[in-house]
Amino acid sequence: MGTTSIREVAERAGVSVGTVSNVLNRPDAVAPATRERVRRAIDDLGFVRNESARHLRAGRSRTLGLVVLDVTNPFFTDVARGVEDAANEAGLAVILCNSDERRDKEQAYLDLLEEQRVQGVLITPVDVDGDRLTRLRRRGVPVVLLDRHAGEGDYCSVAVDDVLGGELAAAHLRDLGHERIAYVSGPMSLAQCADRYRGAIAGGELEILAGTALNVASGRDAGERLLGLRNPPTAVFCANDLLALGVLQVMVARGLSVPGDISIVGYDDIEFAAAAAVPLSSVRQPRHLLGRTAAELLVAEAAAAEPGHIHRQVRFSPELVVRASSGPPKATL
Amino acid sequence: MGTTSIREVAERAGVSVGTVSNVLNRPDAVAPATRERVRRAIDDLGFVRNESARHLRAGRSRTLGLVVLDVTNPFFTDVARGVEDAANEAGLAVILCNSDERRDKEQAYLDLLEEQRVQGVLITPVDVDGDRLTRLRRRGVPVVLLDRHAGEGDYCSVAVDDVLGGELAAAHLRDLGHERIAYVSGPMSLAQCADRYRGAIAGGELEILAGTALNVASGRDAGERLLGLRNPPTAVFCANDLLALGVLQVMVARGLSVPGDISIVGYDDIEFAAAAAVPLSSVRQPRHLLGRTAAELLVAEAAAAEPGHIHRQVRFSPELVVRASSGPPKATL
DNA sequence: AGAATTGGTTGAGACGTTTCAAAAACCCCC
DNA sequence: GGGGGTTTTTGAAACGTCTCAACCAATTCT
Repeated sequence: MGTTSIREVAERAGVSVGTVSNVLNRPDAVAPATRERVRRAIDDLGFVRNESARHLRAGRSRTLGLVVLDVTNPFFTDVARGVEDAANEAGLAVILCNSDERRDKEQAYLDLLEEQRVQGVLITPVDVDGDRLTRLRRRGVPVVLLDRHAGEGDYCSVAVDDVLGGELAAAHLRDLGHERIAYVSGPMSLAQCADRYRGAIAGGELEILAGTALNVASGRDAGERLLGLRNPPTAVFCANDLLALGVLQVMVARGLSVPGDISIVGYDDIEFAAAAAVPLSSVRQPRHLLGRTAAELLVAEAAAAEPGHIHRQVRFSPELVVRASSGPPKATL
Repeated sequence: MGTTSIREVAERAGVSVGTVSNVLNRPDAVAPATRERVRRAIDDLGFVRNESARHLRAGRSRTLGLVVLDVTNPFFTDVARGVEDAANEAGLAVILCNSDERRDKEQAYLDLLEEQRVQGVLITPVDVDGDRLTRLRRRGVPVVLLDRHAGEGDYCSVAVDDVLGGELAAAHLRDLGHERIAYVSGPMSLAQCADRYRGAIAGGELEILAGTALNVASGRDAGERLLGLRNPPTAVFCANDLLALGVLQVMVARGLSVPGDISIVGYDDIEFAAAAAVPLSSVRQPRHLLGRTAAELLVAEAAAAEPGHIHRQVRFSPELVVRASSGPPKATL
């Protein structure tokens, strides 16, 4: 049923398959009359090209893979939109995959993408160990790191300076007079978490509360743990806004004042940060641009002549956005 | 480079291509020794199956399409996760597409999916006119409506009772004593918006403020317009939480009290609703389940023998969640 | 009028996999 | 050492598309 092939079209139009293919791919190489006849046959039969066959013949697909830590995180959906925009402009479709911060899922999706012979992969890797990626690349699949800096220049990458971001956040809190500051983190194996920490600790001490994931639930959990401390900090810097929102929820639920009792600074400046119970101070990243740039780099790398492609590392700067959730500590007793 | 084929594996292992294929697909039909030899060759060469070729041969792909209005909306990402879970269990990959509430983008993605010969399409359609979908289905592509009820029984569908949801929300506000209630909507061409309105107006009058899209910006816009009214309502029911958050932002920015000056009820109960400046009353939908069920239906339909598949319409019930954003109106003067 | 040019059209591979009937290799037993 | 049976392996065909050299028919040139 569903499958009408180019041959049936050719038969009906009374031409050869080559001609039908020409109508499809270089219409003006074929005489107007024939062209019309073929077009009509296509419509009548409801013919739709088989992309797999095209791909098989052409040797390259019109697809690109995007692997993120969690689509449920607004940061990544904004990034994904950027990727989508750039990919569409290049005539590519995007396969969006969720690693869920898990190595095995990441690997499974990479395998899948490779079987699909995607033109390349955009990925926010789960961990620093790039073994999986190296292998992929050795087999000729272009890989661009997303939201992660490629140190040794052997990948293209688009990132935001997370160390600087951490610095900005911590400096802001210290400037306000905070001395006991906690860092609420996701898994430290994530480069983002580690880098933001490195930046934050540069200016002074910092207590770490590492969670299991970069989401709201994990933030709530951290919030509870904060309250359990004998001598809780007067401010927390969270590795992303979801964690911050979780912490905030707990504080509000317990009747604590933010920033009166405790200041909170998030990271990413997702749209919901500004609309939170207490509008969240946060470190803003150019999310859409991040995705768009990464996709553009990938397209360029995929198009490049095999030899001598020079990997580019793009690094954007984050920006501190101060809102209501951060303020001076209560007068110290 | 990248492309090692089954034939090179065969050569290296000193067997025929048929045998390699057997090792891949029914390992125990091949003698242990040979199997090992082939496996080694595969590893040595870094061979990866070409999914397009498999698909071409098999006639059916291992992929399913999901078309949503906006990935940036947390409602849809949660739904998408449900779809992903179910699809993975069935060994299928998901291609996620954004129609952006635009007919042309929707059509473009449907074309793309059809060229990819996806096993089927899950879609929240942009408008009621099902012409695009009918055509798709006539060509043998299973289509399941998502978050949208298929009235005439000619599609499978998984939806939540939006009329009931609208009723719940409006009844709640009326019970609180509100008499002037506004409905902040997205485009009325979206069935969701229209149905929720129908439900809400069932119990009494309602003023409509239709916006251009179901997002926060559109909500802010509606908020501004609300404030411009000569005789503003004492409560608003929003077609989704993003709109509600937008309205809320404007109210808070203008120093109005919620629910004191104006009550707000949203729809979807996304995770951020509870964390909003004023925790949002909302109508909850089983998002994850919605996605999962839809994918399961699609898989079933795709597997079904061509003839006599009976389309199922699943309808879940929404649930009102009352939080702080809705309360009695100020004492009427 | 014949040669050369141009504009259209054709048909035979080839892409990488799977399938399946047929061939080959092996084993056991008389 | 030859038959019967089983287990392995083989090789060719097919999936739908695109490419490219070859071909055909008009036209234009000499």
